[in-house]
Amino acid sequence: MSGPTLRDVAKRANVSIRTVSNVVNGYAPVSDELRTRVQAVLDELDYRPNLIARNLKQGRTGMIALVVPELDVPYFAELAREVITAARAHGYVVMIDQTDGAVERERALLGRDSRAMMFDGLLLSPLAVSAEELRGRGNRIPIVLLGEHIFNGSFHHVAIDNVAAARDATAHLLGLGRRRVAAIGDQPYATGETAQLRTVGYRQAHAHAGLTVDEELIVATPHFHRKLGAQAMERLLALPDPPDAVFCYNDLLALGAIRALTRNGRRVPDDVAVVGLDDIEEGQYSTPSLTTVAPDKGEIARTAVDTLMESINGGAAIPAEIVVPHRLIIRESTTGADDPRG
Amino acid sequence: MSGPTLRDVAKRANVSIRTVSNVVNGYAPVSDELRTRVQAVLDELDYRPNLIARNLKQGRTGMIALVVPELDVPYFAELAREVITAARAHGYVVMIDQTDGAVERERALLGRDSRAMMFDGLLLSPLAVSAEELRGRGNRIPIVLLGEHIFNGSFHHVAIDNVAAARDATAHLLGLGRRRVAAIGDQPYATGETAQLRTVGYRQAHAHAGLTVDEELIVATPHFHRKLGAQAMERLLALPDPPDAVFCYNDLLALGAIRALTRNGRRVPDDVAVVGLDDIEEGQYSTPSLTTVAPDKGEIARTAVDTLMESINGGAAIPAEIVVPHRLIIRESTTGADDPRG
DNA sequence: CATGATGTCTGCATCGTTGCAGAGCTCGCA
DNA sequence: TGCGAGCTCTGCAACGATGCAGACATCATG
Repeated sequence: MSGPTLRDVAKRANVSIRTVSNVVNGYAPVSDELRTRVQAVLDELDYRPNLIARNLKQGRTGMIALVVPELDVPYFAELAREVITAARAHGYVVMIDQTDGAVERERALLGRDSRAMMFDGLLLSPLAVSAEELRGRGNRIPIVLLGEHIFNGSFHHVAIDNVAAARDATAHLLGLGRRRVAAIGDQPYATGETAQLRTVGYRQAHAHAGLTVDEELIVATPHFHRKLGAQAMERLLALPDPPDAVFCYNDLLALGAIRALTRNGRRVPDDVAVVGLDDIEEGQYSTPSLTTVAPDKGEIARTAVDTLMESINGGAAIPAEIVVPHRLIIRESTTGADDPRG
Repeated sequence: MSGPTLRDVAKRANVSIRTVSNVVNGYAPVSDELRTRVQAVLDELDYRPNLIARNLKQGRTGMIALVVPELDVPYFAELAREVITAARAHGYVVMIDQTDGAVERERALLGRDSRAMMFDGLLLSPLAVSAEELRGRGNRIPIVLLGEHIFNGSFHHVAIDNVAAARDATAHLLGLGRRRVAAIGDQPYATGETAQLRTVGYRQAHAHAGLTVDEELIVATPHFHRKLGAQAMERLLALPDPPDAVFCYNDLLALGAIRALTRNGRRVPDDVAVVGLDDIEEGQYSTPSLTTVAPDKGEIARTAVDTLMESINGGAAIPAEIVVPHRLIIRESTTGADDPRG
């Protein structure tokens, strides 16, 4: 079943196991003559080191785990891509699991008989699991959190400034002269911290502009998928005084909203301007292309992986709240098709 | 650094290591009294089994690797999601790596000092690596290939019937009365096997309808991204006699093509009808929504994982070519917005 | 020639777990 | 009372690799 071991090679080459190991790793000096002989046997038997055994001895696996709510949500797919690339630069590979937002799945990687042991570190994009749980579970491997900051001060954490991001998006719409700017994606309950921050930014932008928020224009959605964006938009269109712009808390909601607008014969941006958040690739190619707030995903991934590596290597003891830059990318869904390149 | 081991627990509870192990695993009978006592110490020390050691002993890791070209390509993200879910049903987790179509990355998982040892099996969606290489590398872990069949007979392989899929798509367009149906995505070179099969299907549909193919209407693209779909469409529109329909070899190409059409003032489907392939979620929400050929991704993932598990467990010795069903999903991009639900 | 430095190579212990064989002990039954 | 069966529990070896200390040979040097 399993391939040849150091012992097999050693026996065949009439040398000690240790010497074969030395040849394989180049650790200790081995005479050219012997090296050649051993190497020949290694090649002959097609020896490959058993990484599990090596890991056991060295206490490391060279793997980190990335846990996201849903891998087929473009934002997370794009983020996962960047994480895999960033990890590779450290010689690491990435195990990916998805929680579907289910607490028990998030817990699974932290729990007693978990596989957490198999990984040197964990990148977690939490939806449901609480801070106390994370702390209480006595995890032994370093953790870096992505995109939430509800665990303030207890864990390393990498995210954009959500308040500022939402403020920028809303201000852009107000700056275009829109006066009834709706918000889609609020989550006014315990685990909706990120959404709530965005609502804060939405309100701040109104305050800055000396405008009051029509509470009717804030629509909550339990999650951030296209369908809910479309539904929320339908509801807004049914209002006696519908909005002339909408800030969606992510791009999928925005694309769903645009779809609903189109279906109802409204023109984007002429009748209703739309801004999203995430800058998923899809938004560049949608019709109209999507104005959005772009978090620097590469930077998020690199920073998170670098921080995790530091933790793994014993450094970075003090949990750090790391803020990654974002920027507003203006496309057709707010300013129309002036730019022929789209 | 590392947590308590069986030995630590054993010492503290004044029992043998083996007994602690028995309590942890419930393997052998242990008296209630002792079990309680040991369990108390386990809890006290917050013992977690070291899975690496367990794996070394058992020769399994409970992990499989999934290697795809690009994780942020929606099709692969959706497939990865299904694979993770399917693997979970077998108690397995999934390491994901991306190759970016680079041969050396594909090789990396097969090569001498690879991490392949860390996994019980490998799901590979190959772009560049050749059959001989796969065979020659003497991989010790079972492999199941996804979406290609160039390794005919040598490996387990799961895919849709690409010829039939392309034929169905093209026939749909011809059935709508379109007479200049273009094809975007041919890859007339060594590693473009899948694309070539789709071209075969495209030609078959024409033959069935008693039509000849205008070779000018077949546009090759080195890969399957939105941008290339748009570029190819621009080129087709520049023809003296442009197409009135186009079959794109995947949905991203199709979405890019639609984008190009819209930008050039053509109406979809009135002026040009568009069909894609993959049925990514985005196509349901695009404007217009995208007619496409839908492979059963859940079935692909389940079949592939099940087959891999059989191989891992010693069964399924004969490499099997497994064909997974597909179906045509008709949406606005070919028949217009009759359906108000989109 | 003795000494120590250097260069090669080896064996033992170890990582933390589980498989296996067997040691005690208790108990029932003849 | 004696004996085997059954129940608990234990120690040893092993998975396949690496860390460490040291053995041995060679060589230069005083």
